[in-house]
Order: sequence, then structure tokens, then C-alpha cells
Amino acid sequence: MSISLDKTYDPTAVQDEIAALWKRHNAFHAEPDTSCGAKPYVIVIPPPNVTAALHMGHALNNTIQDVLIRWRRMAGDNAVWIPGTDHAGIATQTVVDKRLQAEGQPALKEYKQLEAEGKGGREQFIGKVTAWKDEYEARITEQLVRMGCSCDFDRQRFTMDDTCARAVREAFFELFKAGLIYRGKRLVNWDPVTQTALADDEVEMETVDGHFWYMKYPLVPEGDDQSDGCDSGEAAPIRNPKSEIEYVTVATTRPETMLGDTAVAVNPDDPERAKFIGRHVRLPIVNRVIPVVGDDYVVKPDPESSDEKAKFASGFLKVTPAHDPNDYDIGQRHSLAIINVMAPDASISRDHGWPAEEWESQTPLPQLGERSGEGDGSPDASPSPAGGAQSANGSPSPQPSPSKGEGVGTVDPFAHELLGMDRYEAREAIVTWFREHDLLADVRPYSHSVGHSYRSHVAVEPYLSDQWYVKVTDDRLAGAALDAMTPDQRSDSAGPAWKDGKSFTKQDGELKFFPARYAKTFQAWHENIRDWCISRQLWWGHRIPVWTYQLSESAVRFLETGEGDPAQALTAGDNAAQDFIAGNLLDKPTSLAVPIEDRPKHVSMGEGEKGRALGFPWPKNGHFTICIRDADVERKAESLGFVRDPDVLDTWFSSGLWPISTLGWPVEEGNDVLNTWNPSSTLCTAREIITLWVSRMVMFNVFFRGCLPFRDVFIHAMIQDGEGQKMSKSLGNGVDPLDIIHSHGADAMRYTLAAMTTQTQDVKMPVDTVCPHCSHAFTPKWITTNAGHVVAAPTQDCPECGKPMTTSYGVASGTVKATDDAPAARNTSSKFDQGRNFANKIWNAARFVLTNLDNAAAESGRVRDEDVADRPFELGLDDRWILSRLARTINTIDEALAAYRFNDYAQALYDFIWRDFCDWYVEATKLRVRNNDGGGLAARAILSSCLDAALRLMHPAMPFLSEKLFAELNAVIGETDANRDGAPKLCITSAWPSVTNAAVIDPDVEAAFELLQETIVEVRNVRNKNGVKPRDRVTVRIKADGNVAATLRIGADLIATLATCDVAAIGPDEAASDDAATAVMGKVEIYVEGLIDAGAEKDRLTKQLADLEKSRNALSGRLNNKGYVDKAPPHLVEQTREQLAQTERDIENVRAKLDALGV
RNA sequence: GGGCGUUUAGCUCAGCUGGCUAGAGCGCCUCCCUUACAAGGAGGAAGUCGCGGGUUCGAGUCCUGCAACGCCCA
Repeated sequence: MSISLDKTYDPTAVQDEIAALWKRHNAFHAEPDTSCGAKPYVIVIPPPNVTAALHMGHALNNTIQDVLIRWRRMAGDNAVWIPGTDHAGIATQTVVDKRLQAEGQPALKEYKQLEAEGKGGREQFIGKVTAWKDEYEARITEQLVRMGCSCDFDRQRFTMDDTCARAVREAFFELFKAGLIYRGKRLVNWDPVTQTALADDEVEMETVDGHFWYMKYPLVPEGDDQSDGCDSGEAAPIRNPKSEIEYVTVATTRPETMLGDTAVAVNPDDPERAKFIGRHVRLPIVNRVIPVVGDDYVVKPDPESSDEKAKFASGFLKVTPAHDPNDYDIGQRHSLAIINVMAPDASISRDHGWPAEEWESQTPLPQLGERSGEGDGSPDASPSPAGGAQSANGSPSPQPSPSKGEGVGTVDPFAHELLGMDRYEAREAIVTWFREHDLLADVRPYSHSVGHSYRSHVAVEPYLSDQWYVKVTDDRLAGAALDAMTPDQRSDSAGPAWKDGKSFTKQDGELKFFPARYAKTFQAWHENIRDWCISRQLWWGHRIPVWTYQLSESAVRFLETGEGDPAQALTAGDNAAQDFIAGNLLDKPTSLAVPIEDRPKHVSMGEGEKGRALGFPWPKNGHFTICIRDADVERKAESLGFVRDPDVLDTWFSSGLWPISTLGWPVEEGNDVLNTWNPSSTLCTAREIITLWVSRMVMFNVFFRGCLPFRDVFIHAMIQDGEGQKMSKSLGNGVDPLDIIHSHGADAMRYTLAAMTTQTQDVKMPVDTVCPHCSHAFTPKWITTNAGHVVAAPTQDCPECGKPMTTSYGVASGTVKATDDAPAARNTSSKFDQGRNFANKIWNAARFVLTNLDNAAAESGRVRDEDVADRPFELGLDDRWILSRLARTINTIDEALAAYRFNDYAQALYDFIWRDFCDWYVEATKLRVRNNDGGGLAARAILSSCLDAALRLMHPAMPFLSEKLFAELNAVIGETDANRDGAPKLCITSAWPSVTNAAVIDPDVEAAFELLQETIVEVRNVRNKNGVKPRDRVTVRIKADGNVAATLRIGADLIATLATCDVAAIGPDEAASDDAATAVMGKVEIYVEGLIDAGAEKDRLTKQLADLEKSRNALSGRLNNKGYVDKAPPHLVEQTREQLAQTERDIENVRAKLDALGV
């Protein structure tokens, strides 16, 4: 056969061919077979969101996983990589909604309308999202395939497929049953745009330039004692001299929330203000009379303080329990009313908890402050400030003491204008109103951080609503996660006492982070964890498996009043519902669960006794709540009038189950997949995910299976753009891996990504634009967005061909669309040149080896042998050197991969293949590779073996190229059939190289070869510095003796070839002729004869002399230091002495040469 | 405010437990289209390792203070 490899590596053709080859052999598939003794090695993919296609960050993440999987597979483990995608609830729903809107199609709003009309809008919308999911799932899978990811695609999962859904359902049920899921009315982080609750970690803090507004609230006069303590002339409260009305001044960054204020708080230790505790103020606009309470949360004002809060504080805190988490807490402590003044879209609304009484009367009120004009109306009776609103703890709302001037609380007519306003419009309007009414004491600019939705990027509104929570604070969850940490990565803290593995029912190792410092993040998170809000007001997700039955009106009335005959009050439906619950609890306790507080006290009743006879407790809130596991029970419940909760679960709930749901949990019995592959081996992810995801997987896995989801967690870098900005879809600065595969090839991309994966650094990746017309890559013109991001301008003109194009930012931002004239441009980055060049180098090195093997007769060095050192032909110094280097490289790579040091792996490959093999060994063998003697035979055998080993070593990083060349090598060697075990002879399933004979690593051989290398470099240096043309041969004499001379004689041919010279003589008595240039290098002096450029030679030697003197000074300085000689290790001292002696000899030599030149 | 990280050649980054006369890739300079490779080869220039203290015979590496930048949490 003959070799016909192109001169340049063309990845495109090779990638398709090799991908098909792997597929044909089902090379990525694994079975959980333990009989062969292979250890399982399992990676479960962090499922990419179906929101969008994969970007560079995913490419990095998946490259790392594939490197590990391919490495362990070759090393003999039973390796499997489980792929799949995540439904990404809110993200995907939002993206699809936006897309529909942009296309002018019916979108979420319209489907919600349909749903409200009973026309199946929810189902239709989910159909749209499913179509999107199908499209992106396919695209993501294609991207993975084209990156060469060796996932077991037969086992691909999706977080909402039937298998995963079953796991979610089971998990929810079990947690519910264990009392770890509860419903609570709490302030949640509300996203007014997507109109759903967000978990704490879905909220991003952003610094906002806002203001502190100082608003005056008039004090309600305290009976007749109006001057009580209020005339001191303090900044606040102040006495208005005209109207004799006193005020307190509250400071706020969100004036619009004042509509929901139910108290003003002061610090009880505040000497100036504590005296107001117990008094009341009348809330402007609303005219609600609210108390002044004492709470030490309130920051005492201190204008001199470095603490921003104290600096800006007025000492009076408006308390709005419905719209601020801290205020909510204060409200809880003081039993304050909670008045929500906003609709779910964060517009001002009277329909979501604002007491109706405040709106019922339109009787004008007495005017406050200096306001003149209309409204001199009659006094009103004191209202209940709480009105119809919820009271935090159910106790009666405080009643202000009635006093002169108070009356029926009726809002100012202005309040009507506020209704329907967006919160920011309302803020403007309210501030204006306060200013007009002389109630605005001050406005000061203030920069503070405000929570924003990670999805819609608007400020979240703390919002009171009913949500489902997982009690992750329970020791069975957070405590167990902490307990899972490997002891040597735990840090001391005020946290819980370690229980040392007691959470595990199965002892299977410990959770370990790489790099170790991320263990700290994990620990701190769990020590400060709060209960996890899991319900989302969305349609795209796992619907919460909870049903409620609303009791009949008569039953509710009975419950409320306790009057009448219960037998009469209960309808047949009520009884049936109750019987159904009780019956199932008795007969199918694994199918239905009720909240712990609703559980019957005596479940073990006699046969046939159900329902009422059980003493099933009546829920106080008028409905039954049940969690159902099985479909048949679910159907029965719905037929009885039970209604399912409309909400869906937080995406992370299903993601948290991913390591087990993908493997078929909850099926345990006979489930070899689950029992063999959980815990998995390694999780690879980015650090931002530690809290969101890693934590939840650990808690769930330990809770449900008593073991870890994975043992190692490798945290890798984030990839940023050239400006150091996070890559994001909205900025369009993300790079599609397929773009890089297009410009550089998959192997080049993968190799480069591995090489960039260091232990600390995030990766800055400057992104260039590729002209779609002429393929020219160029740096685009930049613009700065309003938000301050630097991005490629939406359209660009090619600097090469001048034609226009559309950039990915243009498309992402929606400002332009790609057209025929201005097509979408691909991205690229010169970062990947390194990988592309390396791939090409390997390709060509292989061409050299294969061509020479092919030209040689069979049985004359066409071998693949892992230990050619034992072969019967004679090995030269260079042969033994490269084998030593190869063995070292294998060890280095094994250590690097075991420690997740991917850059060290990449560097070791590079050094061996390019620097050692190509630069030196291949060049060295050119002398003899075509000979039909022992030297030729050895050269071919070792070239072949080194290439073979190199291909296998690089395979995890560069699978396509190595697989292709592996096949070519097989063809030349004549091993085209199969491995010994009958499996197809593929690189992916070949054995990982190992060092079977440690003696191959030979420091003496390495030192000897390095001497030759140094000599050659010196001759080349002299040639270059003296302007000798590369083709011109020079004559060289070398002064050396003993072993050094012997080594040089062995390498004389090599020196002659690689330095283009004739080595005239080597010996202790050689001396420079008059026209010779001299290189002094320790025990060797090289004389290059016939050089004429005395000036260049003088320069060269002068510089060398300076270097030597500098070195001499450093060495002698060290030796003159008594401490060094006394305390440093003796071998180092001895080494330094030798170095100094040598350096001094060199200096003398160089000086002598310079003298001879006439300096 | 708490935590973590970064600061080393023009640029992007290595440098693990202190022994370094500080490395790599890109870029730069000189020369070369030599029969594996110009996506290449040969040679070269280029760094008071952010700043100040300290420990040590010896500090890029350990400790401490400061500055700048970044990320996470509150």
C-alpha cells in the first residue's frame, strides 16, 4: 500500500469519516458489566439547557469530560458518559415567548387568555415550547457529536422525559411524605415580567445609582399633649411652625412602597427617637394611621459614619412588610399588618391585599402640612389599619388610639391616579406629590445593590404569595451534604458539628473538590442555607403533584363557626373526598400523602373503618391538600373534584435528581445501571453552579439513595470574551463551537481548551469575525452598549473583500437580521491557532513516519511495540533518549490527568511530540531511516512505536486526528483486522500507554543527548551570528576530553547533520585556528573555522562574557555567604562550587578569545 | 460587609511541597520555500515576578500590610 496523506491536515473530511467509524462500532456505548473486573468510571453530563445552542463554555466543559472518559476507557475502566439536556423552565419559556412575540404569533399572553377561557391554552403553549426543545436538543446533540464527545448517546435523557419525570414525581412524593416539603405564605423574589417566584440564587445583585428620598410623615397628635418632647429642634421630627403639625422623616430608596407601610420603626436605643415609640403617624396619600414601633434592626443615623447605611439613615424606618424582607421580619416581630399594594406585574393595585375600607369612602380628609386648596373635609373615625389585609401572625392588628382629627381612613383622591401605574411611574408620581405638598425633606443620590431577575433582568419585587418550599435546612438534607465532605477539605466554622459519614447508608467515598478551595464555597453555602422555594408560576416544567379539594360552603361555614350538625354540613362530595384520602392512606399509603399536620392521629384502625370514622382532622383552611404518586389515584382524585396545583417545580429540582433519574431511579431492584453507576466518578462544572446544582444533587442523592452523586467535583474556568466580559447569549459574544470547528477543526479546539484549563485562571478569548464571503478573519469594529458592554457592531464590512455582513451581536440584540447581501458572520479566535498548528505538525510528523515505514520492506521496522527497548537491534543514543523521554511523558501525563491538571497534560504532549520527537528525533533519524541496516531498522521501529504511543496519548484531547492516523499506521504495519480480543482495532479502545520497564528512563542517556543538543545549538548560534548561510557547510573542531569527548564522537554524525558542518576533530588538544569563531560551553569548546566576521564574533563573545560574569558573581556571592555553605544541602553547595569553577574557566577562555581578536 | 481569586516578557498565561542563572504560545528581529510540515525550520532580543515589610543560608514560591482588577455571597 502507499501513503497518500495531504500535505496539510484537513479536519473536515477526517472528522466526518471518524465520527462515522465510531458510530459504526458503537464505540461510546457501555453496559454496567462488572464481571470482567473493569472498574466503573462514570460521568454524568451537566445537562445543557435547551434554551440555546452550546457555546464555548460548554465546549470547554465537555472537552474536559471527554478527555477524562476517553482516558479512563483506554486505561481499562468500564467508562460511560451519560448525556442529556435540561428543560430550563423559566429560561426556555421566556425565550419561546419572546420568539413568538417577535414573529407576530400568538404568545404566552394569548395562550393564557385561551387557558382562562378553557380552550387549552396551556397545552398549546407547551406544544410550542416542546417544538423548540426538540429543535435545540437535536442541535445540542449534533454539537456534541461534532466535538467528538464520546457520550453513550443510547442513554441520552431529558429532564422532562418519562424516565426523569417518574423520578421527579417519586422524589417530590417522598420528600412530601417525610415532611420536607411545605407550603408557606412568604415574601418571595418576584419577577414581575415573567411573573413567577425566583429562588434566592436566581436573583443577581446589581449596583444601581438610585436615591434616598426623605419623606415626612405627620405625627398624629397625642391626645392633648401635643408638645410632648417634640420641640427640641432636632432634625427629625420637626415641628412645623405654621400648622403645629409634627413630622417624622423616613428615608427610603423605594418611595412607592409607602402605600403599603404599616408602621414606622425606630431603634429603641436611639436616645433622640425612642420616645416616639407608641405614637402614631398618618401615612400621607393613604391616610392610614400607623404606629411607631421600636426595633433594633433600625440603624441609628450617624452622618460621620463610614457605614453607608448610618450615613444616610434618618433614624425612622418606614416598615412595609409586604414589600421588603427586612420589613417583613419587623412586621412579624410586632404583629404588623401586611398590605400588598401591587399586582403581579408590579403595577400599583388595590386588588391584591389593600384593605377595601380605605377605598370605600370618598369623604375628603383634612389636609396635611401646608397644602392649600381643596379638601378641608370632615374628620373621620379611626380605621383598622390592617383592614382586610393579612396579619402576619393572625393576631388582631393594632388599633391606633383615637384622637382628635382622626376619622374613617380614606385615601386621598390622588391614590386613584396611582392605580395601574408601573412601580417606577408611581415612584415619580409619589415623589412629586410629596414635593408639592412640602413633605419631601431631602433627596440624596445613593448607590446600592438591587436584586435583579437573572432571567428578565428587571429588579425583583419582594412579593407576598403562597409557595412550596423544600425544607433544605433540615439535617437530613443540608446536614447530610456537609457530612459528605471529605474531612481534609472541611474548614473550621461555627457551623454544625461533623457527624463523620453517618448520613451515608452506603460507604462509598467522600466528596472532594478540585481545586480544593471550592470546598469552602460548598461548605459556606450549606451552613447558611435557607429553605428552598420550589414552585414556579410557569407552564414549562414538572407540574407539582399536589391536589386540593375545596370543601363545600356549608362545610366551611361549619368549620368557621363550629355551629350546626356536621353530618348535615358535609355534602356527599365532601364525604367522598374524605373517604378517598383516608382510604388511600390505609390501603395505598405509598401512593398518597397528606401534609404532616393533617395526618390522622390513629392510622391503625380496624378494617372497613374509613373516612369520618378515622377521625381525619379537618383542615382549618377549608380544603384538603394531598400529594399523589400514582396515576390511577390521580385520576380518581380528579373525578372526586380534587384540583391540581397549577404551578411547576423549579428546574433545579429535576436537575438535582439528574445523577439518579438518568439511571432509572426510583427503580432499585435489578437496576444494574443505577447500582453500578451511582455514585458516578467525577462531576465537571463551573463554579457558579456549585451552590445552584452541586449542592442539590448531593442532598438528594444522599437522601434518596444514601450515597453520593459523585466523588470528585472538578471546577473549571469560565470563558470570557476579549474584554473580560462573561459570554452571554444576549451580548452575542458567545462563540458556537461549530464556528471554531469550522475555522480550526475539532481537535484544535479541544487541544487548545485543554491547554487553557489551568487551576486558577478564567480564560479571556478575543473573538474575531469571519467574513462569510471570502472567509477572511478580522477583528470587528466595536461599539459600547448602553449597559457599558463592548461588543462587535451589528454590521461589519470585510476589510479584505469589502462586502457587508451581520455579526452575532447584531442578531442576538435583534437590531439587524442576516440577509442574502449581509449574511451572518461566523466567529473565530486566534487562540485556537496553537491547536491547529499542533494538529498539523502531528499530521506531518505522521506523514514522515508512515512514508518511511511504507517504503521499507515488511518485517524491517514496521512494528508497533510498547517496549522496543527489548528488541534485538542495537539502539543508538538518540533511540534510547527518545524512549526515555516517552516513558517520562507517559508518567507526566498520568499524573496530570489524575490531578485534573489538563494544561500540564497538553503541555506534556506538546513538549514530547513537537520539541522532542519532531525537532530532534525525527531529524536525527533522517540520517539512517532509509538504511537497510540495524540503524535503519531501529529508527523505523522506534519512529513507529513513538508515533503509536503519541497517538494514543493524545487521543483523549485530539480524538479525530489520532484515530485517523492510528488507522493509517495500522494499514502500514499490516494490522488491519482486530485486537487480540476481537474488538475492532480502534484508537479509542486501544490500550493506554504505560511504562512497563522503568529502566527505560535513563538520566545518563538524557544527559548525553542533551550535551549533543547543546553542542548543535552552539554551532548553529555561531553560524547565525556570523552570517553563515544555512546551506553552507563549516568545519568544526571540538575541544573536550574523557566521557564528554566520547559522547561527542558518538554524536559526531548527528552534529554534522543538524548543524550543517563537518566535524574535523574532537579531542583534548584541539585549539582554535586564527580564523575560527569560538563557543565556550563549560567542558566543551567549539571552534567553527573559516569565519571572517570579526566584528560579529567580538559582539557575540562580549555578550557571552557579560553573561558569564553576572553568573560568576551570583555563584560566588552564594558561596561567600557562610549561612549558605553551612545550612544548604551539601549537594547543592557542591554543585554551586562546580558551577563557579566552570564559569571562571569559561570567563578566562572567552577573555582569551577576545584578546586574540584584538579587543 | 464576608469569602475566593488575580497581578510574572508587548499580549495570553505556566511556574505543585522555597534551591530559578524565571518558562511556553502568540507577537517582534535576523536568516531560510533544506525532499514530514511556511499552520514550517534555525537563531535571537525581551521580565528589579503589583508595591512595602517579615521569616529563611536562600522568596516568583511562605507570612503580613497595602494597592488595583475580577468573581461569588450578604
